[in-house]
Amino acid sequence: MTAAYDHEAIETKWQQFWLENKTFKAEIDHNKPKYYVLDMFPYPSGDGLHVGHPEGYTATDILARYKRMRGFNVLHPMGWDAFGLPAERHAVRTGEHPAIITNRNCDTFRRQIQRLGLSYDWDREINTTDPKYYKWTQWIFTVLYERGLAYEVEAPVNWCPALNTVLANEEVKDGKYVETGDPVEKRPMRQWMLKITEYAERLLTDLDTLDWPEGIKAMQREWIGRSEGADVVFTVAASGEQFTVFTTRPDTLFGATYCVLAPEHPLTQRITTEEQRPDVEAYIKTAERKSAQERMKEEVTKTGVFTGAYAINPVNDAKVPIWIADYVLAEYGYGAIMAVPAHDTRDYEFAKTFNLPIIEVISGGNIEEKAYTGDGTLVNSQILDGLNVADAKKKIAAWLEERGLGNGTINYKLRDWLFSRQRYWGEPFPLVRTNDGNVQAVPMKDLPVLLPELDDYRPTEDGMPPLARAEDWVNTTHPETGAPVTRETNTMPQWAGSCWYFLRFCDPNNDNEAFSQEAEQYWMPVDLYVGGAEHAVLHLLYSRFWHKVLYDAGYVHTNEFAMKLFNQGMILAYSFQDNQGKYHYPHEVERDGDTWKLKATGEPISAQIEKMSKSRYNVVNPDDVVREYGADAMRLYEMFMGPLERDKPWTEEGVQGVYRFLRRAWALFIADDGALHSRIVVTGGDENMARELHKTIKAVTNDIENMSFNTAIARMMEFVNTATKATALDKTAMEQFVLLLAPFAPHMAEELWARLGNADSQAYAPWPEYDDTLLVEDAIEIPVQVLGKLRGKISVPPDADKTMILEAAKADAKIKAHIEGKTIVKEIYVPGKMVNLVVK
RNA sequence: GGGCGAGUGGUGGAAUAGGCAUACACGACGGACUUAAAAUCCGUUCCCCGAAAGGGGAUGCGGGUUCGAUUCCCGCCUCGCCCA
Repeated sequence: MTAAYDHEAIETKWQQFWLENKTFKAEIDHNKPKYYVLDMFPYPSGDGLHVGHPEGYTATDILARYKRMRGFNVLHPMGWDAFGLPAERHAVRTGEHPAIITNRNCDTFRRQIQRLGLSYDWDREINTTDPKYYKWTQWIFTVLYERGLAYEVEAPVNWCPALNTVLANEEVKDGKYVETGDPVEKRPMRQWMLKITEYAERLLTDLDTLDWPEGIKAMQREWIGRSEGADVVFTVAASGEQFTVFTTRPDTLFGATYCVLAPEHPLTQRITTEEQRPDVEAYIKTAERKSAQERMKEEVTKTGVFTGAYAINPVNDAKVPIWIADYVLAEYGYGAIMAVPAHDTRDYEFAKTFNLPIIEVISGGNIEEKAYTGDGTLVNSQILDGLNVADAKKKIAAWLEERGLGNGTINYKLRDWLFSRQRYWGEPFPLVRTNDGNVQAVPMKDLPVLLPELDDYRPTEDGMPPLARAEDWVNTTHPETGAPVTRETNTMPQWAGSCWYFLRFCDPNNDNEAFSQEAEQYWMPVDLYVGGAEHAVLHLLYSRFWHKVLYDAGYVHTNEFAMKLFNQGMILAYSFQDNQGKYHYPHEVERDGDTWKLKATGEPISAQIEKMSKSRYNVVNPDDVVREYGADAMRLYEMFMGPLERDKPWTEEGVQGVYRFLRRAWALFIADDGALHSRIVVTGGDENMARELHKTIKAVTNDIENMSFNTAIARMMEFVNTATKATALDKTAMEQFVLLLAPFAPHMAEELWARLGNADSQAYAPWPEYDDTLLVEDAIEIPVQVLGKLRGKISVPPDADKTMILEAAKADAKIKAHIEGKTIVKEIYVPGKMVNLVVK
């Protein structure tokens, strides 16, 4: 090997070593404390790894390596969340089986990840599309099904007639398919739902037990959306039919001047009068095209249509008109509201728009101008008059309950989870339907229900899911009774596999059960879970839900699956645009003082920091970084950029900076001729280096514990800067430094460790300890302030007492000049930190 | 409109519990090496006044508490995310 730092040779050598020796294989060992550190596993897209992925992976890898050196038994696995839409779309286009595409993508991801030197236990690699894995996803579904938590319902889905397929919510914007612009409509279809609402209260309260970012917890609370209020039953005047509304403000019931049904409400069609029917029908059509978010927007002018029917307000028998309006959502509450324009902002706007009456029932505002939503005294409310809002709520709830007209309830914004997709590339439901329509779970011994082979992955002509094409598969016999049955043709959504993968990692090759009790008890829960904030609600809420179900069923021993969660920030990049707004690649531009210009023409270019995307020409490929600077530099830079949780821009100059640091570190140890440098000595190293080392050990250790990796690297840079100036370096001390560097730049650390004469990998070498007594300086420098302004510094022995230090401060020539002729009214000494003299 | 987070040099950022603001790095500038360039090494680099010694100012803005505030409190501005 040559003398220069040859990252390519060193890195491939050690990566091969780790794989061959299974250095990071984790096995249950009851004599060691366990540490389970988990990354959110990726969807292996065809584009390969993005520089954003390795940010979180590097952070967890540093912790995994550090904890191993600290004597922990570390579980640090990686796998693939590989069911999903892109592979299926590709399959539809090319006819290639999604499994082939998926496996190819997984191979790319695995190769790229392994090239970063991440210390995963590859014997635990899992793939959600592997029948050995999804067998157990199906098993967990059966657990849910048998506990009554899965049910069928007709629910509206996004249907795209032009493509003859359903679309995910994320694929629909403004009523159109985002890719082609084809219109999308809501179409009711039979769907499987999971009763996550049954766990709403626990999902909410147990958030308090988790060490998760407050923002994420707030988002989950918001999503669950618990609100206390009352159900109130209204009667339709003409027909006597009844409908229930949920309101958080039952106290304002006497101010209800109209009711509003969602366009999709089942009563809408029945109560609409003949003269209103054309308007109502037309309105329903336009409402279908809008998304829930659009319908809820406050700025958007309220729209609605009168049905011609009236309802009876149960508290005062007032006849109020029934309207339909799309700001009322069918999915929330009962899809019907009572409107109290005087005390609700949206109702107020609506009433103003359509000239509906506004009756004040709570004093304190000016309803001529706007709705009053604050507290006050009840008026115009008969039995409630004179009460405040809180008391009125209690009284009216009791009053309604007595008369069977309603009752106090708790409502959640959280809806049951629409769990089926009309797609091929997902887990088949382990369910069969008998001729008489009964649904039965496929027995455990017959799992997995394998995906059938198809020639065509599109839905059928009559809109059935792709699996309906596999007629031999759909029409089968019941494994126990032999009776003819049909299989469910929907598949599970992509979330299914990721809801429990952290459990499978505990025991990934178990063919008899999803995971053994022993493995679950030993490894779970996850001690640290790291991933992007984009999964704040869905993945994390769904996983918590499944985990609680498994807990209730006795399969897991903790109520929550991950005690600590950390969200890494996004990696952004500079993008370059000319005056026409056209983007240019970074290599096409160059810096010109404070501005940028196009290399070819000198045309001025504007630079901005944006999310990385192909269309902005600013994507950085980790392969290129690794080739040029190596995995250690890549890892180091991702961590050095700034605090892990923050968004931050990528710059190539930054990578060069840490690369220079690595080369300087290398040069401390290895001379030009490739031998160990002569300044590395067994005895007689520079004395000040011992203190420098122990300072560094202390700082780096603290920083790792606090996940402050950027400052840990800065401390090591300082060490190297100081060591570069030393004439002789103690070998043992330098070995300790190599161990500090190891979690961050493991390849270089292994190589230097070996060259320093160690036979074994440093992966399990004990983490360096610092000695406080060695941190004591010969003399300490104390800044001296006069009236809070820094005026000088004094050098004193570290054990000097307050009197000595104050005397020295006052004796200092520079200080003297500032206190002369004045009286000292106060002398402040903060031990070891500073002196402040207050003078008059 | 509500909730959360952020705002520090030309840039990314640092400042454990209220105690030396700007660590570390990038960039820029100057120098060494080189025929030259790259790479590398050394030095300078918050702003203003000053030849220097030194002085003054500065952590989004305005107040407050304190001997002392990037840090705590009050009011405001801007940006980001989430919710409405």
